[in-house]
Amino acid sequence: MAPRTHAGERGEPSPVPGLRRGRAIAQRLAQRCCPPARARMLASRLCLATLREDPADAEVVSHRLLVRAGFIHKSGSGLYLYQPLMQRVLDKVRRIIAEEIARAGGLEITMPILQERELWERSGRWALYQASRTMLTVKDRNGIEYGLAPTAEEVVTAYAASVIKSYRQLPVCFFQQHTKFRDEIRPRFGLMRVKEFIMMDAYSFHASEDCLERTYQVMRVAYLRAFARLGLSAFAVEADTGAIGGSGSHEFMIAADSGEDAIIYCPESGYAANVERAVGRIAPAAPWQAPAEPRLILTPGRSAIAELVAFLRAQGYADLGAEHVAKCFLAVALVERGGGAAPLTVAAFVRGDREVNEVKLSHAIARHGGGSVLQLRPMHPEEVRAATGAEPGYAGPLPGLGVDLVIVDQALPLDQPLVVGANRTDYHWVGFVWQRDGGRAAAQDDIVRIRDGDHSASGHRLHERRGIEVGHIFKLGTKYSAALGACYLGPDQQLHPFIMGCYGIGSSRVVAAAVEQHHDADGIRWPMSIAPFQAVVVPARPGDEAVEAAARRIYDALLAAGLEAVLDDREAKPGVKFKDWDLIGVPLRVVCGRALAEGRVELKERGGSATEVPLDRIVAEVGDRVRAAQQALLRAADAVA
RNA sequence: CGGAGCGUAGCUCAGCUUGGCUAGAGCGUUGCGUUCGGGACGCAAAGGUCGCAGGUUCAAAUCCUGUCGCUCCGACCA
Repeated sequence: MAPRTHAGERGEPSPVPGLRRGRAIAQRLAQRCCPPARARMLASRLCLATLREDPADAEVVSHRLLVRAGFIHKSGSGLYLYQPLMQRVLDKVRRIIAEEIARAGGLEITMPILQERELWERSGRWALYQASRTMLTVKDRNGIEYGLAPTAEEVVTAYAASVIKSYRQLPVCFFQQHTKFRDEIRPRFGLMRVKEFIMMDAYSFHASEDCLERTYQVMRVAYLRAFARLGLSAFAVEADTGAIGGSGSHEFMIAADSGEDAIIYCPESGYAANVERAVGRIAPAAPWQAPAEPRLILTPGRSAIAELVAFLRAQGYADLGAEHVAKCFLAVALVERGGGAAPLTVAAFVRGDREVNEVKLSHAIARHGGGSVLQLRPMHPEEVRAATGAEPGYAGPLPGLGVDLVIVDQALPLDQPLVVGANRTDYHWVGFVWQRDGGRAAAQDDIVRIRDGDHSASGHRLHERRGIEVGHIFKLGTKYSAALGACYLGPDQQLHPFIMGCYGIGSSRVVAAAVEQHHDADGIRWPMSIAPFQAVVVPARPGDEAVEAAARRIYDALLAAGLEAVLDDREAKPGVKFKDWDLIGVPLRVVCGRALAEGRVELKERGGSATEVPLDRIVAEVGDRVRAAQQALLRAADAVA
């Protein structure tokens, strides 16, 4: 390749006879367009796209700031283009995650995004993902149908089966960081919930449960180390396994009020779980003055619990509370039945002051013979009428209740008097004792949503807060290997299905979570490890050649020292530049301005105070601060148990 | 998919109710000048098929129908 002329190198353009005329133009173009050998990070050439006003569709902080500071650009609903600044941050996030997973023994690979339907049918997940409609699909010209990778258990399991023949090769762990797709019901919150995103997904293969358990713990630590290095304060909580399946699972959460997940935790015992899975003890209801025999009471229009309780209190049941009412949640479950999906009607009863946890209910349905639940939805009003013979709001446990399965929460006493619906519009039974008065046969189970103020098994108070899920680890067991016939030869000369684990981190979501956790009124405050630049050099006196030359020298010296710096060479007032870099969130700022005459420049940490530093010390000082910040993050990682 | 709302300049929005002339503002962008350490000012300028299609009408950004897209409220997930 012919040597090119780069801006600032003062090279002679190649002499082309007869083209003198265009030489000046060519030279100017070359200076404008040709990238120098080493990337010069000049603000004027970075296509910065800061916005003074908030975008109209941004609800959460990370969305607002990432758009305003010019990191992401909306390309469609749930689709974002990563701008140059975002690319730099994402690259760093990916590198840190990859380093920690590799440190934990992972081998990096890249799998295809298109996955054949046939493969997914073999694991049985095609029907599941179609039923819940979480997978995007495409067809090729031959009509072959593909899913766009939401995750890659099938692909990696088939791969492992083809390369791993012996227990001697185990354990092994493969991982990748690649684009994932999800047909989101409703994309929102900027990078938080999108149709296309970057995820690190890892898959481990084992010959024993013990070995899986060890790797699971190693991965748990790798996750916490990675989050520590990313400058995020993350914690693990027990989680439901959802559509992935398996026997055990933890989610990694970033505490944030804007988070979509509710977490139940106990500071005393260390218990923490996603509310979908959280278990706890509910204080029993105080006794009340119930009639000795159940009474059918006319309760016109009192279909809501609060109205019903107020009405009955006025009728003389003065000590009645919502906790004495049996609330009925009527639902239609789509359950797996003989390879297909079949509807199953369910009535779930909880105490009137509580709510049904639909995830726990789904598991209860499976436990009580309903089959594996693909989907669960509340009944439509006409379905309620068909099942109860009454308007919605009057469903009760009498034999007339026309559903396939009845499940009662364990906190709802079957031997105590309750207020229940009469399966008749405008009527309730008061003082109904389920067991004594002929309530419909029902299974008792734990289906209630735990909330702030409940107690743990050890008797400590439970708290609730919100969080952003940035990672998830699962013990899969043999779910996929057995379905796909992925086996190794054991020391016993027999074939065994792999015992598997799988592990995911939403790399692009991590970026959003970092902004949620690190921002102020002026903009983003990136942790040093993932900031798009470590330092920005700002000449603060436009037109002052001495200032501009000094800024340029400092910038060059920072680069030469191996630091990631950017020079704000734009023709703008200092105030504009300061605002921009505060918004973008670069951790260190070197301002070259009025103190230059005395041989000093200003060094300011984002969100901190400014100090004046002699010119000959500035590079060392910036380097020290960068290293100190990086080392603090590494120490935090090493402190992970 | 159900419910609510919005599509007008690169961004944030007015104008629509009650149809009417060259469709506006602020920010941003370009040029010139004055400024220059926390989003300066003056002058000039560029930039719009009013989401798209059809209809009503002498006349549509405005009214009607359809359609596409987006946002918000509810059920999935990293």
